[in-house]
Amino acid sequence: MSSSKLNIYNTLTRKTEVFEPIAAPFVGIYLCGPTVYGEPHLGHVRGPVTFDILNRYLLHLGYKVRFVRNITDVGHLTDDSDDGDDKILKKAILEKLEPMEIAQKYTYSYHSMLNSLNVLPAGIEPRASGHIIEQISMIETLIEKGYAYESHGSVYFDVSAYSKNYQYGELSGRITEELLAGSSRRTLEGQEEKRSPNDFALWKKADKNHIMKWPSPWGEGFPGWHIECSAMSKKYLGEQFDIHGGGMDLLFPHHESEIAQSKGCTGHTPAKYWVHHNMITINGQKMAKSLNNGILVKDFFTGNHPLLERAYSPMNLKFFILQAHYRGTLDFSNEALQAADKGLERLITAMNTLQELKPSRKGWNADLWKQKCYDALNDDLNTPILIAHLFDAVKAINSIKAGLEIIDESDLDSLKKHFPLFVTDILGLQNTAMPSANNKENELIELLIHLRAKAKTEKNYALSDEIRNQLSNLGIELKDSKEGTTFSKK
RNA sequence: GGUCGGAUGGCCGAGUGGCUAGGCACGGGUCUGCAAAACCCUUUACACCGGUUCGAAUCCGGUUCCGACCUCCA
Repeated sequence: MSSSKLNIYNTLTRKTEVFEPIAAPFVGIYLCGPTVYGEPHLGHVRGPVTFDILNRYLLHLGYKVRFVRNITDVGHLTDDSDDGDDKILKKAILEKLEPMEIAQKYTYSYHSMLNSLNVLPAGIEPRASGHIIEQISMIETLIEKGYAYESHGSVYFDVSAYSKNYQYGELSGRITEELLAGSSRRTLEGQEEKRSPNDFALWKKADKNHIMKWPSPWGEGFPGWHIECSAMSKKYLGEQFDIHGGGMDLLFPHHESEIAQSKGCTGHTPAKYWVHHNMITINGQKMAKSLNNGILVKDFFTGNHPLLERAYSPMNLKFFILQAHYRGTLDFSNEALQAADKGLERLITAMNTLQELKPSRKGWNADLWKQKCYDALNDDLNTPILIAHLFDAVKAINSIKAGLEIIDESDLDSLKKHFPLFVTDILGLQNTAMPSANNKENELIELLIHLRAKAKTEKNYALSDEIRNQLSNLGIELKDSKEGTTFSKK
């Protein structure tokens, strides 16, 4: 129960394990980042937010974290027909831009999104296009070791050769025979180049129309989808590092193939812990372009989308995500988002109220509460449980303020220290409601509050209500209490 | 067809054998000039069918439904 160590679910072992870094206090994390060919959508939010909590918590625990999140700017093939287009190239033709312009444009969009969500920047953010040499070098090693072969200017990973020494499918639980059986259901072009349908491309020959291509020992071409992550994680985190993260949709074939490439190349599994977050659904349905329910992240902030009843702030969206455990699917709906918004406001208001609290006698136990919060985090980053405990503290804070609960000085000090720690430092929620100090606007509001109080004592309720309503129209809400009137800005 | 993950009260979501989270919404109350905020009370759920057990949302077997992935698709 009160396990003092972080436990994390490892997809590789299918068990929750105690997190033990390979070389403490250093921790290496590699997170699969986006392919930058479009505006970030709702599905892009969960990964960065989830792993930001992990990053922040490990930093809080005192680890020296190297956080690597790649940007994929080498397009991958658009569809099975393999007509030579790739995602970035295709988008480039549509927008009449250079492929690199597309990648740059949407990298900015991605960063802007992360910034608004208060996600800590990655320590290293390598681009696939900047690591062609490393990828080629890794492919050469794989060929030397007999785990890859060239065919018509392309290079493929030889799954059956690999399977003689290792187990392809250890991560996703698939076995090669079943993969073969499944593949017979589909007919793909370009398969004749491969020795087996299970084999996947490490390097793909580019035809003459292909813009994004690089010279290689096998001619002009571009790297396969999986090799970039193997090459870049190895370069920046070493042959073995602590945590490799990504969405569950990447489990197969991407991460499976990454393991195979790295193992074939270096002889060992690249990451000790494989951590996967689950997907987001919209009104119970998956997000897909064909269903026309892919909401862009910027649409949430403007409310400009048919599925959105109103705008939702970045912190609203983030809090909504954190109220679910990262390994479960999360269903989006307007109702759920609005519920999260109300809850978040209560949480932030209580955090501000906390600063005004005065101690009295021994009462509410802050240390017991604090331990429960840590236990929740240690239990596979159980943010919904942590948030439930935070609301217990909210209740305590409000009760203390109302004189219905008491707290002594040391418990109050602990609460004042740890409540903001969990809310802002670890969950990374920003205190947007906190009125900034030394601000003329705040002084003016205080002046109006004073005038309203005067009107109230004179029983001039028409005037006092007008002040309240006019301020409300400006997005400033007044809250009366026995101690006086406070305000919050929307 | 295969692999993996789900099905919890009006909504969202925790919870792996008894103590039956949390948020939001609803209803009642306290406070208030009124309202808001705050506080108190309230609403007892676990897809279905069997089984194990003194006792199951939680374990076992079966069924139904849903989602992701199944080779260049992030």
